[in-house]
Amino acid sequence: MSCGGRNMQSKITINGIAKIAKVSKGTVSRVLNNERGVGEKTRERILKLIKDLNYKPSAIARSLVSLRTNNIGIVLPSDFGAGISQAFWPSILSSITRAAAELNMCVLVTTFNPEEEAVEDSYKRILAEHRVDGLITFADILGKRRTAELIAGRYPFVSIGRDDGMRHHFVDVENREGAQTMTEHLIELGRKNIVFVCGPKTLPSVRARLSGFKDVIGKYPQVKGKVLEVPFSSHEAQKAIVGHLGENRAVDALFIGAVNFVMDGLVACKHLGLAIPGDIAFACFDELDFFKERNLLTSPITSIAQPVDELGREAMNMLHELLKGDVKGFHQKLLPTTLIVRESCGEAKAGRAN
Amino acid sequence: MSCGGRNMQSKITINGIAKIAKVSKGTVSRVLNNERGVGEKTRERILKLIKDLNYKPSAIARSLVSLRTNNIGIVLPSDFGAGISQAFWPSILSSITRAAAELNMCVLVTTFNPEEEAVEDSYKRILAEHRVDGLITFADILGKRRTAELIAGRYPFVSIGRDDGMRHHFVDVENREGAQTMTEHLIELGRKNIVFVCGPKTLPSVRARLSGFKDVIGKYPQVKGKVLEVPFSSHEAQKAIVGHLGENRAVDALFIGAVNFVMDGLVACKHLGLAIPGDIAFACFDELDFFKERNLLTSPITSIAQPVDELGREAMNMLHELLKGDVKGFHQKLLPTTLIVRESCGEAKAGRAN
DNA sequence: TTGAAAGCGGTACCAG
DNA sequence: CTGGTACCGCTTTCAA
Repeated sequence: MSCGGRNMQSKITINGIAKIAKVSKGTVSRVLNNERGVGEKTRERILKLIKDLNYKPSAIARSLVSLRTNNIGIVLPSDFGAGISQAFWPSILSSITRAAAELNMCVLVTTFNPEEEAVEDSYKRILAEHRVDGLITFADILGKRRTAELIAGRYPFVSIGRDDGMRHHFVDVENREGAQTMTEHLIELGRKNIVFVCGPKTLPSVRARLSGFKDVIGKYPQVKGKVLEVPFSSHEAQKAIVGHLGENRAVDALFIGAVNFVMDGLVACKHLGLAIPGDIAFACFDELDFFKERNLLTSPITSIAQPVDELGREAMNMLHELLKGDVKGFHQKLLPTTLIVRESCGEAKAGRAN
Repeated sequence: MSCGGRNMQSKITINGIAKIAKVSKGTVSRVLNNERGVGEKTRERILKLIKDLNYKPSAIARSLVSLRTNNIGIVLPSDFGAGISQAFWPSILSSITRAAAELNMCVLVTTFNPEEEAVEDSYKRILAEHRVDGLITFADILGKRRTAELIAGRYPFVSIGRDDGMRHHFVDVENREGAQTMTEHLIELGRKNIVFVCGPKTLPSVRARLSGFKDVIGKYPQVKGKVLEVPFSSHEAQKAIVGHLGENRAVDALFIGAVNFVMDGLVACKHLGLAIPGDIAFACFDELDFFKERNLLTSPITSIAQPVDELGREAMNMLHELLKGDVKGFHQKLLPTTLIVRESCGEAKAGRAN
């Protein structure tokens, strides 16, 4: 038995329908697109035929004439399937996909490796080949140069996160404000010696959060703030934290600047025998599922939550607006973060903790 | 300044090239597709033009004539961005995307909610509209009825995981053998009272693993095996485990049948004050990043690892074969699992632990 | 080796 | 209200 060969998906086309209905394909097209100017009986006859034969117009053919595919591309880092930050990618992809579906659009996944200079990144290819109408990118991943290329090429895209000084459409979270909020929170709780762990300052989001931290520290002379800038790669953070905390027993708060470092932070504390929140307050920018539960790790962890779902939805909707073409200037949207107070910073105050 | 409007991606087409090169578009088409029968000089002239103008043929137009899009769809559960099993989805998606890229294909993400009966699932739509040439699905998610529909419609698809008794192309892991291996392992280590925690038997993978467990238990009269079948939803597993282990202090091994339950298992043990592996051996079907490290959770966890990368790659390649059309009968591929011995089952024996 | 023309499955416009 | 036709960008004969 042969099962291969031609793909059997409805070979029937608009011509087929037209022929059977004994009308021109123009008429069929009209009922397909719900246009007026078709006799009631004809319309119904055609509609029935369409339903009976389970006919669906070819998106390809439609695209050819409309010059729009109704597909958008999302540009992910090639290693999005690994590591703890992986929690972010499926979430954002999921929200984008959902938003896209509501707009009758489809999402095409592209990956690229920020580390290496490819001959041609695949996201450029799908753009050039007209496989997609536009792109959703990530400022932290894409980098300034590539973003500039997209701008120069006048490709429609919206970035999640932003590169300062670049003019493009974006939706971003209030990283700076979020970091400020958390720092203030720690200080209000009486912490006086805070360590902030963050990734490389090359990333826009890192810079924003870092500056938020520094802003607040600068306002309180009696509070000491220390920044630990470490690469995202394997456990540098852990070593750095153990190193610093080991030598500075006065540190009473650890502010993890990105979810990537939570485990390192937690392990470091355990390593040093530091009780949370007894000996040290533990806070994290970004929210993770297990933060909320009293599990075997620690007490529930206080965090700054990003509105990931909204981020994806807004990006998708913004891109859709762009594509419709009636956009003047730049769309830039900032989404607020939420401080979720739990137990890891001590003295559980009132606050939304779920 | 208006930035909206027409998408500027190279408006230049094959006609433009032809015109400038003063040849017919047929000729341009020939050089594009690397066909013979074009004068050396003409070819080079055209090639240069293509490069200079950075021309890329429209995938849309090509698809229209070839009736192939070179896109494939992947059908994910709508909540793939949540929960701990989320670790699986980005990994598999990533590997599929990489494999697709090598074949010059693109991946279109579709989601659907197994719980609810949609008017029309979007994966059917993209198929009907010819947005994709074929699908990669997941047996555990799609379910028998929907799989049957795809078969009946003669749509090209390969399933990851399989429904017993259904004839279709698939690639699967040796769930049964994996569960057997782990169970044997526990018994060899001297464990005599093993609890197996698994999800609903409606899922093919659950059935396979369960039968593997039972097979082995059946072979050893002196070993007691107990199955705890629980829903994947929130912490039913935890309650069930605490309940059972609380009443049966003789249990000396916990075999978690799917990664979804690890946390529940771990928390349950902690709750009961059971030391791992002192009081109880802890094993898990599926591998998670943090299993390998001695972290704050437990000792490194012994597991059965699925070859996720291979799974995705094989599925993609198999689908590609199908699409080429030269496939007879059914392609079905089984991938072996790997027992990774670590410390959570006691008596660290020799074995690959990394 | 090359050009001309038909056609893939639709949309859009014009005449009737 | 409806049919006819040109055309979207490319591939594929068929002649020349």
